Amino acid sequence: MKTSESRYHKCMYFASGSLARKIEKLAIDCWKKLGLAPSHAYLLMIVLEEPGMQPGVLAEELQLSPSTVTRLIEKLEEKKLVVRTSEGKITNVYPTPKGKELGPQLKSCATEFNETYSAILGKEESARLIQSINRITDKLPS
Amino acid sequence: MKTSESRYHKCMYFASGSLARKIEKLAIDCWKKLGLAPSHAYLLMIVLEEPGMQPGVLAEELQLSPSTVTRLIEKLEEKKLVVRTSEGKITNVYPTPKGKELGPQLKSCATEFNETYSAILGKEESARLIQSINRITDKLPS
DNA sequence: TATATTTTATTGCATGTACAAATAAATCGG
DNA sequence: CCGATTTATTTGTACATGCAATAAAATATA
Repeated sequence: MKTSESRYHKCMYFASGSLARKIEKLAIDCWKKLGLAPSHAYLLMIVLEEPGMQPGVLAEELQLSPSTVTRLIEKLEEKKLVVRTSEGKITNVYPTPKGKELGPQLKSCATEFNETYSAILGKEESARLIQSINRITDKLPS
Repeated sequence: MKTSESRYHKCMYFASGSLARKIEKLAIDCWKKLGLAPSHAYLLMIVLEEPGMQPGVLAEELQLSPSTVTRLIEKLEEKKLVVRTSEGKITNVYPTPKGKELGPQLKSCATEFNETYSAILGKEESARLIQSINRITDKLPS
């Protein structure tokens, strides 16, 4: 059923939820070959770009709660892709050599993902929608 | 951090995910007073409008997987808001009297929710965004 | 009619996410 | 310098969701 045929097609709850679920599925497919969920992959990419970033900053970047980020880091630590070091109350997250090796493949998955939805939706139209969504999201309370 | 400042502000994965999470939070607040999660509330509203609707159809309307709908129905059954009857392979979901009583309050929560985000985002702008999102969502594979 | 296929729904399992509470460290006010 | 507050992170718990497998009924096909 198309969302325009659903009885709640005018509701933001359904619109945002079903878009997010479909996009999540596309993303999962793209990163499956690396055995990573999209959120894990993006976290790792950020840590590769800025080694030592703190969980709280990662939470802001990823727009997830700090507790969720802790859980993501735990998973990546189990896979030996990142390590945490603590000094005082500050924690720093660093990529391991194994994590660093994944860098190029992560980037290529990200590119593949962007191209996948751009191909389906049109490059301009998806860029426009992303902008609109972000503008709206920024207005909503955190 | 605004999503426009995040390093993945141009990525559909982050855009759709963070919008959906924020909207979900708004919705949760609106339905909390009834002790229902938004998805449960919407399912119940549909069943009130069309008593006897089958889980599969509900899944299409809600744009959720059939298994998720089964779980939602189970929860609503525990709360004595709906009942299931089975004939053959077909299951029908009906509201209980207690479920029917909730009707008006459900509608008012839904109205409150729509007005909440409309007030923040602007009536026209949110309507436009919902339309854009739905158009895009319909293009994506199910 | 008997068997194969399709349809409908459910169940087992895994995962991602968040809230609230707990912990631990840093900072501030007196 | 000490107690109170704030900050950074983690933990316990709960929940929504989906996939893959299963079950059971209906339908098609030979």
